[in-house]
Amino acid sequence: MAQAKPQNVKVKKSVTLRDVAKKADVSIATVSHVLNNTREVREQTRKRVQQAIDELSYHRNDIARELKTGSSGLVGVLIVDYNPFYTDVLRGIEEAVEPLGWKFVVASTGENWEKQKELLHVMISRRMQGILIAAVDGFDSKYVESVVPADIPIVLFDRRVAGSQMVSVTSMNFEGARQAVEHFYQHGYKKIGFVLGKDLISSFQDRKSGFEQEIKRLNLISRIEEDYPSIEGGYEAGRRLFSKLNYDFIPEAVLVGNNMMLIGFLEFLREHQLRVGVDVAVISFDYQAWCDVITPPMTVIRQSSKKMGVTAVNILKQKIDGNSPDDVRLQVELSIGGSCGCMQKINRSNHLF
Amino acid sequence: MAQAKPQNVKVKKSVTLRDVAKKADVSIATVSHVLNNTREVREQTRKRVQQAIDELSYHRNDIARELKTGSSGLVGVLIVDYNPFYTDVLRGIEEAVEPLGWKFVVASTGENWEKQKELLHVMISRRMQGILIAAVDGFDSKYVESVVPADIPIVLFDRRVAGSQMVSVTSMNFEGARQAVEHFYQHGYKKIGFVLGKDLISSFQDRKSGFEQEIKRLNLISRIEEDYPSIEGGYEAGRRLFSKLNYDFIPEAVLVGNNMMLIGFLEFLREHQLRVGVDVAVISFDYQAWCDVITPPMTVIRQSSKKMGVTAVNILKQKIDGNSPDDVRLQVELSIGGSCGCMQKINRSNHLF
DNA sequence: TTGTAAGCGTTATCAA
DNA sequence: TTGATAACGCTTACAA
Repeated sequence: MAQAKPQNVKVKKSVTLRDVAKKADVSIATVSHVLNNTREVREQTRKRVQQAIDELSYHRNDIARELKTGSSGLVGVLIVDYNPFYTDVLRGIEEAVEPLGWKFVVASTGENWEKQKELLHVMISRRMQGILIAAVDGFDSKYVESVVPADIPIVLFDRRVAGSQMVSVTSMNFEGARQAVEHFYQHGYKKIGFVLGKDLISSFQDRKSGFEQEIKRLNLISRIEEDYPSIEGGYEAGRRLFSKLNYDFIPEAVLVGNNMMLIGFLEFLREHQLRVGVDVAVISFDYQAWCDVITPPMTVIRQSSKKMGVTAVNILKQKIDGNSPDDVRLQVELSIGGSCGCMQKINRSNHLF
Repeated sequence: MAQAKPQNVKVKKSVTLRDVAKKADVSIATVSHVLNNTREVREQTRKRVQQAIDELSYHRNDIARELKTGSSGLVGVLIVDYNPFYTDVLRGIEEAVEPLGWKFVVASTGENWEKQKELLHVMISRRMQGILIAAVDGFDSKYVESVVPADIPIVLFDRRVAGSQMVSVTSMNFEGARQAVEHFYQHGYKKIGFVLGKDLISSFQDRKSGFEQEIKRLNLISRIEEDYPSIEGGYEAGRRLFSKLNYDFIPEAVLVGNNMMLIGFLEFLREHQLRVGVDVAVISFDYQAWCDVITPPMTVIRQSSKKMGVTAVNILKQKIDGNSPDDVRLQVELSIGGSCGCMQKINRSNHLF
């Protein structure tokens, strides 16, 4: 009895080297060499091959190629989420990767070590040239080091991992927080609040240390409220900071731990009719373009986010070239707007919105 | 004469199935089956294999696997840049892809067809399950259709391509612009400006048509200034719109074409002491969180950006399952703040910043 | 100047 | 319950 034809035949098998070779009446080796320009081919033959390629609209299967050659020309990037800070870093990576002739792909992990592990495996098993990682809370460097093959270099960015040998590029977070407190002090504020992200990652920890140390040095009064590093978290931490239960402590100035929390915190202030730069001085980590168009403009601790991306790629390049680059700490800049209490007069006359 | 050992021996060859098989004293087939749970294996054997895997810290080479199986479980996404709108879409994609057990990777092309072509090839040659594309200005659908294998479905998002058969998910841009003009009209404004991106992409074109049609219907006076869809472009277009040379036309209300241009445009207004919602009514495309914390809050035409991502994935899924899904046009919402001139009183009393 | 053939590390089809 | 072995589509010695 004749068997029925299977229904799900793959109609269009993809065109391979062999198809091209047959059509051009040459060997697959020749086609490969034409494709890669990797040995002399008679002009006439080359033309025939090229024509066959065009006619069949052949495209090399890079998976096969990579399996053979072992490298992909692709850099993998793991970010925590698509917030504006990381997207700035990505722009830097893009810029740096281009002249090297590489490409890169991105995946986001959330603040979730399990997911970061999974995506790390995606990157490893796709044999990336290298992997750039913003390490999440819970990052297990021992595990990573044991799992990643020696020929796939890893570079951490934005967040160091304590006790690991992995090279990293981060911002001078400690110094940034310190400067902010010092600036508040110069304005004469004595009671300083800090709206901080609760994750156990180096950037927040460093900011916390810098804050605490400077508070102590200048003999100020402070209060830190930690919450999720999100809009909601910023709102909540603000609420707790200004809670009526804190009779003894209503902050005159507040430092905010990142850009997302800032939005939530500003929302809180607006709802409670607290005027930025007048009733409460505010400085926040992370510059974004919109910080300039609000009134008063935000005073922010600005990271070199794009440069962070560029640097991460450079470090990666060095590792690939067999060097052992050192950790990099990028400068931060206290960029003065009006939200910290500076330029009150200018703000008043400039009060357009 | 003995030859010198080559200097660049690859010290650490990666661990393969074969290594594991040897160590566990089984065949590679068995190891493969243990890994993939694809046939019964005696408990004892399974344990031995698992142990070998752990001891060697073996990780499957997915490149080889894909070469064999032909599919990758990866979705490729091509965005134009990492602006907040696309990152919202990405969050939607992430959400939708997760329950399907897929992963996705992103690359950004700029408004640059050549680069988009290159990255499209990266995606094709890595044999993605499917590819989601925000088509750039210059997108050649004929070319794409000829180049992409039949078994890799493509879904366009954010931007349709005229005259192509490719399925797309976009926002009701026409309707959004129309509503904005109508809203201005209800406020009594007669002279309406439009700060628009100059790229030839469907979203801008649709917004332009919607704007023009409603202007005509309501018999209003208008002026469109096109520029790069960036902060600088927004600033420049604003400058031209309010140029002293336009004696006959100084806009009472301005529609802004996207979020980036909005920032530039707001910068322009501030510099020239034009008060938003008082001297000039403003409505902008694209909601971002910061739009709520400025004064007055922005009135925006809000796209369902996250839903766009979810929908794109759903469409992709349908195509993979062999269906022929239709184009989707997502609802937009005119989200009222104070910048359009609404709630003047509330703004005044609420004038915290 | 071109062709042959051996892998790369998997999966899958047989056979044992 | 397990093992041999042939692909997958490419690159690259080595041969011709």
